[in-house]
Amino acid sequence: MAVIRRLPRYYRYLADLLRVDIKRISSKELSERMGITASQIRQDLNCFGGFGQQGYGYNVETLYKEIGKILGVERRFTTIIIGAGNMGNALANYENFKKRGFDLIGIFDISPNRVGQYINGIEIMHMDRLEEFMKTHVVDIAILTVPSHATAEVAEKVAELGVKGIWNFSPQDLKLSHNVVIENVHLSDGLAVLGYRIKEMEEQEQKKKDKQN
Amino acid sequence: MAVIRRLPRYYRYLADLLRVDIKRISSKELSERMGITASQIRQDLNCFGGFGQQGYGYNVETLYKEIGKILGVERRFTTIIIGAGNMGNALANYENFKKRGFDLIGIFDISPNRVGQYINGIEIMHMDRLEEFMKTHVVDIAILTVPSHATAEVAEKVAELGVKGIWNFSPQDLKLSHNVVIENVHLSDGLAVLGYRIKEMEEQEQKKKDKQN
DNA sequence: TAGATTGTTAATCGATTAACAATC
DNA sequence: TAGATTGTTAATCGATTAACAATC
Repeated sequence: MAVIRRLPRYYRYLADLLRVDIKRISSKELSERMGITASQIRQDLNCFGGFGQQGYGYNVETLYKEIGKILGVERRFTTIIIGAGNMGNALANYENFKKRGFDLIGIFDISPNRVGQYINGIEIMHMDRLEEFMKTHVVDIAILTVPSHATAEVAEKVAELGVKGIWNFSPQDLKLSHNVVIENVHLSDGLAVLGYRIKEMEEQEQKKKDKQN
Repeated sequence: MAVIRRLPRYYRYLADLLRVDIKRISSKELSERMGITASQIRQDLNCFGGFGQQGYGYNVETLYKEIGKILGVERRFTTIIIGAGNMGNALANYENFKKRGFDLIGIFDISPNRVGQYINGIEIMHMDRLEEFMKTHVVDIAILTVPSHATAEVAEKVAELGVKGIWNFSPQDLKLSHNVVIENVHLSDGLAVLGYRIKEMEEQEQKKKDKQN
């Protein structure tokens, strides 16, 4: 799983290399660009098969395609967004998702102000219509951008209606009995860690200064 | 660092306990709620000091406050958002940040359509004014929600102007020579992993079915 | 053939879990 | 005092790094 979570990063770096027309790359050079060891790169890539060639390195295009295959980039996933607030809006407008195989097919909310409006060409529907919608469409992924107090209930509902994965943006952790894959985002956790690390850096700099005096 | 990244999660769970008026908790009970081992909880908490009491467990309020102290919740950080697109907008409107000690004091963009508008009571300024602004205000954290091609340049600039931390939402990894703490978010990496895990789950279910026939 | 670089095994490191004495 | 539960040490597990033979 540690390896899996690194794959999108490899994929990004390889895309960059393709863009500047670099045809081949050794684990050593890639390691310098990415700031990890060459050993780890070879180890990681070998989990999925021998994509390289001794004495040559890796063909960038081949490797890019192979990692894409592993990540399932060729496969398309249908998604719906539940919660058309600011975050839901931002995600609905994120063009990159479509490029990466994620098709937004529905947006839901409960606020009368929002229902009926369009985001990126998709009508915001009332939550009342969720069940009907999910029974007439295959929905792979539900993106939850609802207030935390509503998260558990909504998650339970989409799980029952057969969603395969949930991308959860509320600070509330999700636990479901159903057979559903969950990725929690927890943005504010990341911000908290950033704050901690700044505090730590400041303290170390203070110590340095104290030493000098 | 593995421990640090778990602290915000502990903090959230303790806040939940406080909310339902639970006064004390044992590592065992917390472990069941959080889905990690009691051993890990005791180990984690002991990195920062003996907050518990043998035979009793942990006092929820004390522990909550202690973890808050470690994370620097009492400290306030000033932040600016650069890039007032959909994501910048969503973050600017996220009330939780303020509660957690992060004060948004400026928003910047280059689009004439956006400059001059207000988000959450804060005027969007043109990037031209960034330098002047940062010389007259202490800015702890820059939140970057600019298009990826602009990220490196903007990051370099705020680093030079003395920012202490960068919260980067562009898919582009940031590398800086300056003494700046960086947290990359890479939302689409998370989505890619979600896709992978769904694919994997489907394959396993398929195998199960094949076995049955 | 010689040089380069992989694939892969073995060694190291760090993080998690288990166990239990200390003590409230 | 007896029971509960921590703090902490030791054991285990997994992930990262080093090393090198295989081979392009």
